[in-house]
Amino acid sequence: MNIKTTLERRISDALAAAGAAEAPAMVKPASRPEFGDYQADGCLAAAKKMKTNPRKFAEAVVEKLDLSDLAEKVELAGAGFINITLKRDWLDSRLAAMFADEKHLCVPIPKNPETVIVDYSGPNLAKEMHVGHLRSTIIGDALARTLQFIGYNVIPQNHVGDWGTQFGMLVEFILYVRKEKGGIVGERDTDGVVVTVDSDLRINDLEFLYRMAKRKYDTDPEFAEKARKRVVLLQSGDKETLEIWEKFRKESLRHCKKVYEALGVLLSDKDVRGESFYNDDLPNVVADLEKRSLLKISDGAKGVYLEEFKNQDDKPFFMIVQKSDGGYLYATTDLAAIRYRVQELHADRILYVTDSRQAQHFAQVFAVAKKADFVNRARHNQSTPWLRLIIGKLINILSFLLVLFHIKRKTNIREHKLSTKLEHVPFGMMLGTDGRPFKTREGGTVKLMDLIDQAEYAAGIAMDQREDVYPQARSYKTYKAIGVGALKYADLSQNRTSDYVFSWDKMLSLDGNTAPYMQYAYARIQSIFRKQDEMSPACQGGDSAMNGTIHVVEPAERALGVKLLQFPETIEAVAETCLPNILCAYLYDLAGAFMGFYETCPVLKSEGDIRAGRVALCKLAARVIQKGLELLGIDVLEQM
RNA sequence: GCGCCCGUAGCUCAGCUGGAUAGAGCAGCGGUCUUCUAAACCGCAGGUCGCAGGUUCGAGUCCUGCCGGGCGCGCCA
Repeated sequence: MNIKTTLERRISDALAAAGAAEAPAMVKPASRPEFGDYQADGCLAAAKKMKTNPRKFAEAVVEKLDLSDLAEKVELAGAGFINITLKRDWLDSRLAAMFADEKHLCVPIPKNPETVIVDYSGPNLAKEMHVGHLRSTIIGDALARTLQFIGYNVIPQNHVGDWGTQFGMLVEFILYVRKEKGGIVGERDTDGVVVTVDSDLRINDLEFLYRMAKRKYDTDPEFAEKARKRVVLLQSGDKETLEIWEKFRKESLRHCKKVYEALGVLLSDKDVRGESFYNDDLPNVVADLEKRSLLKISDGAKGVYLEEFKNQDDKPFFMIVQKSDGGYLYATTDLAAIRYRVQELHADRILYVTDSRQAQHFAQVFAVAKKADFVNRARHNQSTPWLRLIIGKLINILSFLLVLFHIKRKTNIREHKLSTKLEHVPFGMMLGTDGRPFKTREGGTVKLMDLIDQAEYAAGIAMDQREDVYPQARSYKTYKAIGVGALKYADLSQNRTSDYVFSWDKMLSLDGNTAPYMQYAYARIQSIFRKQDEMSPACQGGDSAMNGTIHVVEPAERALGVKLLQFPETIEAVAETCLPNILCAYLYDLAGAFMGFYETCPVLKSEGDIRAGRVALCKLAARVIQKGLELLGIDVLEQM
């Protein structure tokens, strides 16, 4: 149980009792300290709806509201705000409960844990992973971790690009390099390293291989022709072609795995379900669309008309699922993936963590999936097919009406309750400090591996500049935790929907609202425990320091306590909105509250119950910081 | 042409279904280490929330128009 929902429930009841049923309580942390701990703004909106005097109405609500068990003060203020100051003993008891729940920290487990697919990372296996994959990979990972922690059944899906024309070209190029160049791709200009493809198809520079293949494709018409034929061979299942393709795919995945390990991302081989996985099902997708009379033909291409989207000529948009030459497109693969996730993985909710440029594409794919009934799983034994058909038609009509009435944004993308929810989780581009897409100084693509290396290197320099650093803290593990943590946090702490300006300086400074700041706060707390261990057992206060009896007396203690209790509602907000920056903002606030406490409330120098309570408060703060960072995919450090 | 997103302090950004005096961090200035890690803490300064209307008790937030920027729009992904 968290503070917010507890108050919401009580106040909603009071609102209903005062005559405003279904009115949201609008509970949030108080905007200013003099307003107490929490405020409820719901009376104002409810009174407006009822066309009554807000102040008078709020009075009636307060009349019906009994918070005596948990609030010390319930005040009516301003135009009709309800300000709530929580009772000290109640805070103490909630903190004790949180202390006792070491694993889950009082974050409520959902009653009906949904199965949530998180589709993220999805690199193109033809090339090496670059900065373009960073945001999807770390935002998706943070969301997967958070949802899993809450108790949802999370199934990550790495929808890698492992099929298509590029692979025909690469196979052809690999054959050429092996047969005519003795396995040597060429020599890199930058450092003179010779890039090779050995007999096991090990490649020491995927990106370089791709570039060379592309160059040959663009400049050698004979090769280009062979490459195109190779695509046909690949698609028709030619043995030699498939063998090389498979080996190359494996080699590329090996590279991805290295990046994921360096980044500390959960994705593994079992989560990989690339485009090729859906190959055999693509004709079925088209056949199914035809069966449902959705499939139309235009200029030889097969597709679905969408009334709710217009093309340049103001005609209904035509989403092609099969080209005039018989080939399939990524929209087809996406539809096949939806079917697989709904039918085989039993998804209740599917999150697509991709950049915002694909928003329209997903809106269209989702629209077709809905029309084709791909999002409805046959799980309701009692509902007969004709009933489902009627419901499906109703949904179609409803969503069409919604669009007609210009109810935009989420409403027309969100699905009917009975079906799998499809959500695009978009994020902005990664820009350089010049405001243009982030590139190397030479204007090339920044490889993800290089970026990670540089982050670790920068962390090492920052550490080595400090004189008061603990000797044990100087290690590669520390540099990695700080560097990678800083890299991830810098991204995650920003609202994902906006473009993200990446700056080396910002990273190098490792200052302000950053991962190192959080890691430092954690390390300082650990230091208290180490000091405590060095004290004689008598001085340590025995078991009483360990039982979680906390008394928030001082203002700084109280502020820290309230902040700690807000962890569950923060986690729930992240899960609901898919915005990890909410968690970052919370952690930064929490660290601020802890620093205030740390400055004004001596822990080890106090005595008896006071010390015991403060030690417990420190323990709890450390656990919340550790857990919060863990959910973001960031490691903590015992010393810095 | 149509559609989506964005415009908040010098810079990078928060701002939760409309709520009380718009918040941080950098950078700048000034203070704190004989006391649990100074990668810290405290203070100061910094704003016509792109512009103009509208909706109402109340708008950074909702609506309309304009200006400026980004992205997308049937056989690439």
